[in-house]
Amino acid sequence: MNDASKVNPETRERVQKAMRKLGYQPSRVAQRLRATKGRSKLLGLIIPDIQNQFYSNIVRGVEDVAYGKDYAVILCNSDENPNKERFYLDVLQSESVDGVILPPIHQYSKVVEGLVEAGVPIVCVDRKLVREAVDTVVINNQKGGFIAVDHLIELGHKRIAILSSSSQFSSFEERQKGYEEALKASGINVDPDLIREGDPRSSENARELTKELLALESPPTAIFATNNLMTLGALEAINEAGLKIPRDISVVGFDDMPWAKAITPPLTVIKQPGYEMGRRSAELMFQRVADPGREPVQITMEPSIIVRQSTGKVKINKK
Amino acid sequence: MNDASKVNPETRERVQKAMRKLGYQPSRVAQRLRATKGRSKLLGLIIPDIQNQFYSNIVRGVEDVAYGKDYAVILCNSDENPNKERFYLDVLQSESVDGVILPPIHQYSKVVEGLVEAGVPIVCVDRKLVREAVDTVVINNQKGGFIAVDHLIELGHKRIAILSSSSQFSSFEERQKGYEEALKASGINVDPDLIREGDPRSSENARELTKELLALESPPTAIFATNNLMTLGALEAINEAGLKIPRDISVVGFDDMPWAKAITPPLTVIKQPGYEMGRRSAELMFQRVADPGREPVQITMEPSIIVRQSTGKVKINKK
DNA sequence: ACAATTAATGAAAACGTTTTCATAAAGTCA
DNA sequence: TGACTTTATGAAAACGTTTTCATTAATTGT
Repeated sequence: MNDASKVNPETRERVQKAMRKLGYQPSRVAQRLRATKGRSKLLGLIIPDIQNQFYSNIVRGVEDVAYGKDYAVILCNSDENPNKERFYLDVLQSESVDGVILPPIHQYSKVVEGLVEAGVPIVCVDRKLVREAVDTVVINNQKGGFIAVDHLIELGHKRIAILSSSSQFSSFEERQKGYEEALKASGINVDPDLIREGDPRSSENARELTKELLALESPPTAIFATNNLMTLGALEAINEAGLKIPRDISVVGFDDMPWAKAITPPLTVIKQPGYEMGRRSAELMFQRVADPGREPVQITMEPSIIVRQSTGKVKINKK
Repeated sequence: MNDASKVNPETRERVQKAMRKLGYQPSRVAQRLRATKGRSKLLGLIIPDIQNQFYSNIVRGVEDVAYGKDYAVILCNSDENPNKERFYLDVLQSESVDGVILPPIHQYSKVVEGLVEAGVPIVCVDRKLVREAVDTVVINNQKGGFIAVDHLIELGHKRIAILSSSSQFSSFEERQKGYEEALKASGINVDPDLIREGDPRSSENARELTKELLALESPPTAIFATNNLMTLGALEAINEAGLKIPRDISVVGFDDMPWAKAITPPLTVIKQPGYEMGRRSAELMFQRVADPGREPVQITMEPSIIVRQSTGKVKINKK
């Protein structure tokens, strides 16, 4: 049934026939129980929240590669909650998955580090683990932040705000670093008043932060939102304030969501290849399963800017 | 370890201690292999595409309920492809999941019907199965279509177009039925020219259909898009045509996506409770697993209209 | 105090595979 | 032909649990 090479062709045919006749389907559970490590046909995938489209892109990428290899995927939502992360890691181990793909909640995660050291195949996607060498797929977040802000600077903006994350996720930290780098490179002071850190999981928080920004004595002429939900919150607040984009304020979003080009005005964004990141993660995972000894690699993908119509030259009287 | 009731308390304590000491974690695989039906701690979930936010809402609802019961979820994307659907159903059976939740691709699906009859716990969500009595969670799609169109009629619109699905998914058929019902109830002729059926999986197709609509000799004054992706396509086409919403044309979308209230103008939509549908589906599933004999039920949830600013009174000179 | 019931315990079977091992059959070589 | 290798085959062990069964210990009733 399994190793076709070392068996008599006619015997094989006889077996195949019997299988069809009986409608026999091997139990993947029993196979997994008996199988040696690396043949469980099951992958674990832990993400913060499937309702965040960025992560559903990653999930789809993983799933498509898994499908091609006859693997199934167990999906887990961590809600950025380390306890849930740990719980699911336990469950997945208990399920004997061949490996786990996840954006680790913390850059220094004892739990995840422990698994890596224990030889459990782990692939980090979207976020890095600092202390442990592990297969990783990320984008160049700092560059993403840089090109977003640089684009605004070229349009003449000087008061550029950023909506970033209050939690220490590597991706947001780096995007913010890129923001500061771009400002400094153009000799613009980094004004702490324009740096707002909030919860990247909901647009609601970003909406409030944007309101605060707009209420400043000297409000920003442009806003850089560092993920899709924060972008939504910013847009909402700007709408409510009755401001027109890009006439009154420019906006750069992070991640090119399906709605970005459909809205008025179409949104300028930093594009990150979520689906492709998922695919690459899964591919790294299968490579590791096939060869547990190989050196961990880090794949860094390049973000790019898509200039649409939400960014315009800064108003002259504002200078 | 398992049945705490019938064991000597101090023996139990002794066992617990040993478990902690050894860091023992039971293998869910072995448990599943041995367990009787209904205790596998694993659920299957097949959806057309996780990148469609409506489905990620459902997934999240399912996952949250499953998490509460210590269940894990295997996620599968069918791409509306019956072969993939069948493939995954086989895989899930082979994985001994306790049951499968899915929107069946076809209303008459031999495969799914077969499983229902074979006693495999199945819950249909979003779409129905016609020939077989099975636990189902849907919304009142016809009513959804009706209130969308009725709202437009009340604003004076007479030429109302609909973007619907060319494939026979029960949900789209019913929404379209609601559209026609509303028109007829107000004595408005159903103009076949205003009914455009396309692929609900991508916005691209809807964009083209909308372009066609706008190019009509007597173009519609309002468009009802029957799912979130088609809404996006419609918005895009309207943008490209340089038309202003709601001044030149009104739009009602289906499903209240996170971006709906952030865009300009905020979008009037028919809201469907995707997350809640997922939750209810999972609850039905657990009920069925606990009591395989109980009569199948159908839960019909109510859609509602959220009137924002993408719908306005029809232009006077247009009358 | 003895039989009868109940509770606790430990061993063995079962779940459905893959892997290993032993044996039998067939083929090769001097 | 006899010894040796290769190929085929069937039986048994193993994976890690839960369930069943038999045995022993403790409790109850007369």
